[in-house]
Amino acid sequence: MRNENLSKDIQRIETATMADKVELRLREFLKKKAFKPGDALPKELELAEALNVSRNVVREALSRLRMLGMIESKKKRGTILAEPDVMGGFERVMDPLILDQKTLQDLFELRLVLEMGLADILFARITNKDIEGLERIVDKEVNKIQQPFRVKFEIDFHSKLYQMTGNDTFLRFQNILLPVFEYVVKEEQLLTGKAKVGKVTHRDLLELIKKGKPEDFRRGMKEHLSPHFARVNKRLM
Amino acid sequence: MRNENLSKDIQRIETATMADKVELRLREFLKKKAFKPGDALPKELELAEALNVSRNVVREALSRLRMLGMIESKKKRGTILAEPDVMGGFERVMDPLILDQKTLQDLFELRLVLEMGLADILFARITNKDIEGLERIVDKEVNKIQQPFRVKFEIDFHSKLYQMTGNDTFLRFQNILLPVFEYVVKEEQLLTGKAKVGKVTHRDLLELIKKGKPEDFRRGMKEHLSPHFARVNKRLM
DNA sequence: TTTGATCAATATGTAGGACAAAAAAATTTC
DNA sequence: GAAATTTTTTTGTCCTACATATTGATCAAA
Repeated sequence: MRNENLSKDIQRIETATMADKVELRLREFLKKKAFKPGDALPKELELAEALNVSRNVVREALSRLRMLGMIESKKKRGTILAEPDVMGGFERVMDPLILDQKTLQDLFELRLVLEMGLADILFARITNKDIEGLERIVDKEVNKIQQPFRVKFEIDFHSKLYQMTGNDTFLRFQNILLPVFEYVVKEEQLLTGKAKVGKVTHRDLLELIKKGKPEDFRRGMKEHLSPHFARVNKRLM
Repeated sequence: MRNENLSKDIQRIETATMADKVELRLREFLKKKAFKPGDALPKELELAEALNVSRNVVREALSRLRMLGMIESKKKRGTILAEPDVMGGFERVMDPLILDQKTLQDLFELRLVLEMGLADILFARITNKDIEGLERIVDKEVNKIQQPFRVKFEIDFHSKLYQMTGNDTFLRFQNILLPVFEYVVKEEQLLTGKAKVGKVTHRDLLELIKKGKPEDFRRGMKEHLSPHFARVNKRLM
């Protein structure tokens, strides 16, 4: 593992294009100079001159940072450091990737871990308004149990849980993972013929939130997700 | 929130540069055509012609995808679709970002959630060899309790836990989060004068892994992390 | 003096041409 | 037939030119 990483690094340095190097330099530059959001970067031509590369190369590097939301450019004003937004970058990385089976599985598990781990923060932050919100979702759910709706309610309920942690990054992260979850579950359905659901329903979970402790909720969630956990254990073989 | 997003989107479409559009097109193209890793993309000039833009613009877009590790280019061979590697992309996004305080806090919490949630997968996959590995780490730890070593062992122990899940993506994800954790803990130390540690030690956790159940381990972990959870609750105010 | 319009300056965005460099493919040479 | 050489191809880099939007200044009018 270590060796593999090393060789990758060496290769990277060897084959690094000017744009790669400039990108690195710019990142260092931004860190070093302790730029604040809104601060203006040097102009492209200045950078090109200072780095001794063509403006073209500088633009490629800037284009990358711009895509990640690290900087913003305007016609005359120049280029400025943007508000940092990790998840914005992550969304862009994740979205269209044709993920391989292994990674899909890994991400699926990651989401299971999140669901199991969120209990403590959830209970620390929960408000009455949140509970009302959950009530509404669960109420709607009992009326429509047809397949196309089921998935929607599933998402609504669990998304609400993340939202209730009051942690935006967390919420956005789960939103990114959502497609993965949907895909794997859909695939699971195709394989086994039917959607598997644990014995503990969303309503049960809600009751646990209202009356129980984090540990109880977690136990419920584990049962709720048990079909998926079964899948996890299977992979052991 | 919704309105803010909307206005952001509208603005984005309006101000979208050619490179932005081409990037999008390429991503769609890669998805649509169901390219497999190793498949060759059209040449830059062909793309430029097909998209009716200059080669410059195409290169900016390709440069972005290349940075994320979605594609690889070689001198004569052309450009090929790379093995997808989400975390590789994420690392690049995350690494040098000057994160704001709020995001740091959010990510810190995300890691707490992971630690609390990993018990089930951990117990499902654990091997005797893993336990031996943990033993070694804990043994070394008891001898050297000086400050500079403490952090190292802290990292070693917890990293080992992630590694034991057998989920590479998970492990790499925690590695990315590591700097955040270190930073926040260090800051915490400066503030309170001394590193706070929960009553449950790494050795205790190891015993729980050997003899206990996931629930017990989780309870232990919560106690082990209790100083950090205290911080989480504080933020409620 | 204030307001509004016009114009010049400027930095990014886009286009297109040229050549270097590497690597594969084709050709020649022994 | 194998080795050495040349050709071809595609990305990487540089350069110049111009479009475009925006800022700031200048000027005109009320």
